[in-house]
Amino acid sequence: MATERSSRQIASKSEDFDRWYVDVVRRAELADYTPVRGCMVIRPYGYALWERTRDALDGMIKRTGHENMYFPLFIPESYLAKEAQHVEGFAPEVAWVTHGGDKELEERLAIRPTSETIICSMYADWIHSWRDLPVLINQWVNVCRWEKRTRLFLRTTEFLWQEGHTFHVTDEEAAAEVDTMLECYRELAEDWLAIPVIKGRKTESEKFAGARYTLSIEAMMSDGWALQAGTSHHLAQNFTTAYGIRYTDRQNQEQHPFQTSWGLSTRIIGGLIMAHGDEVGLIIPPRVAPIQVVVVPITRSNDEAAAGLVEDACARIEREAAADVRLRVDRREGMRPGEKFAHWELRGVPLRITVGAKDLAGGSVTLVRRVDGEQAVVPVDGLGARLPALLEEAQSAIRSRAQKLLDERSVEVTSIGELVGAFAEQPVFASGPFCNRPECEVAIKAAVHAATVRILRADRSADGAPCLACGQPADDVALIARAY
RNA sequence: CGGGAAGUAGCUCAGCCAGGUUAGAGUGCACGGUUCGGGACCGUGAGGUCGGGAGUUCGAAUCUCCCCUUCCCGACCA
Repeated sequence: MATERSSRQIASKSEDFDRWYVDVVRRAELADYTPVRGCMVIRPYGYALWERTRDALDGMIKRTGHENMYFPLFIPESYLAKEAQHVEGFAPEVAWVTHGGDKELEERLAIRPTSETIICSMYADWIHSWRDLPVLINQWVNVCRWEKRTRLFLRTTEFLWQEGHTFHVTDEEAAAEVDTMLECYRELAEDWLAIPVIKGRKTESEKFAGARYTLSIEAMMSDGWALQAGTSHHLAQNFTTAYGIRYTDRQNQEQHPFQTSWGLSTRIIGGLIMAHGDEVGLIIPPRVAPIQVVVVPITRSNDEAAAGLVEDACARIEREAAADVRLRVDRREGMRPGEKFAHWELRGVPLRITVGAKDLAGGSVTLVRRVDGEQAVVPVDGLGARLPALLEEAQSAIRSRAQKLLDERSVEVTSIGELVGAFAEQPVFASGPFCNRPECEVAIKAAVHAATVRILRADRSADGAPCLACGQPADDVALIARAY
């Protein structure tokens, strides 16, 4: 953890959300810019946050039967090109290596934008029998996409993610896998990051290049915009056919396996910041917080006896804190308490314990919760043991607050007119019957500036109600929002 | 990738239009002191290839051109 004092100012969240976001990322020392366009350094505090998130998801990936492995960064151009829709979709944003040292390569190498192509190429040699299936693998890697417009964490040229890749005997088993992993993403977002999400299916125009369909989770940021926070794709046999993955089934018939892929990236850290942060800075849910509890001693240099008591109390809290609580005593000298409070508030530490002579006289310390500023004077006795429960309460409070925002800014619409009205004052999540035809998707986008059909909600059905755009009977309920 | 804005100390900026000694402020940083329950104060000090390159000029932070990076608005974002 850096000891550098934070500068006072971050932009006002209510007045300039975009600038607030960048300020928080940089002042809280999560990440910073580099000399290369769109590439960022993830600093120790930001990386610790990512590690917590990654470890939680990695646990789910393994729990659901997957193994981690590693494929190379470079993909030969000819490998990338075999699945037509896929290469067409990704070509504009692929970075190429053309030279090795000063020698021009005979075939240029793509820096992976995603790894379906190289994985399929390799597994074509490894899958021969129905006994070889299913294949359930994952990798935690960096990928590169040459985006036109970048933004710290949300859309960077290089980013970190996990990409899962599976091969199955049956279409249904692959479909179940797609659902299973989307559910892991929901669990990560809601139970760990305290971000409520809506599950659904991407429209044809938005799905992964080469997929039969794409499922995603959509989260609401605190400005009302949507963030796609994780995607799970059913690839059917599109890639396995193109890449010649064949196996012999129980009836001695040659078959192509059914395939899925699914990914979640460092983008989710941007989502965490924008979902929970406030005017003062970050608010990090305890389960993923690098530091869950900060203890700030308040001492007077001219009163050694009092300082001794304060230090004793701090040491006791540190010692008695449950083993799995990530606690730090901020013993930095020469900093006034207010400065330390601001430092840790900016960094979103969920709980602060203020230890001062005044409270200690009564055997107490002051406990402050970051999410809502709720304060309590509590006994030092037994405090260490209570921390896990207090942290769980803080986790719930953050989740409830985010859920409340989502509820308040979600609206039902039945027509284009209502849709336009719903967006008139502020960005919202609008839901309405949708026939899922491209013309209607275009009409919706045209009606509300910058809003798009994000997903067809998995939790709702239109049951034949008239499409909000064309009036034809619709099966799906679309979620319409502005998106990052 | 198109339109616009910006880049000067760690950070936020002034200086540029009307080119001219050792380039400034606030804040942050280091040290000393007074302080210490919400970003306190006093003193001393360190810190800058003025984003990079080329050009014009006796002389460029300042004028011209090219490039890089960031921000905003679009297009794009499978």
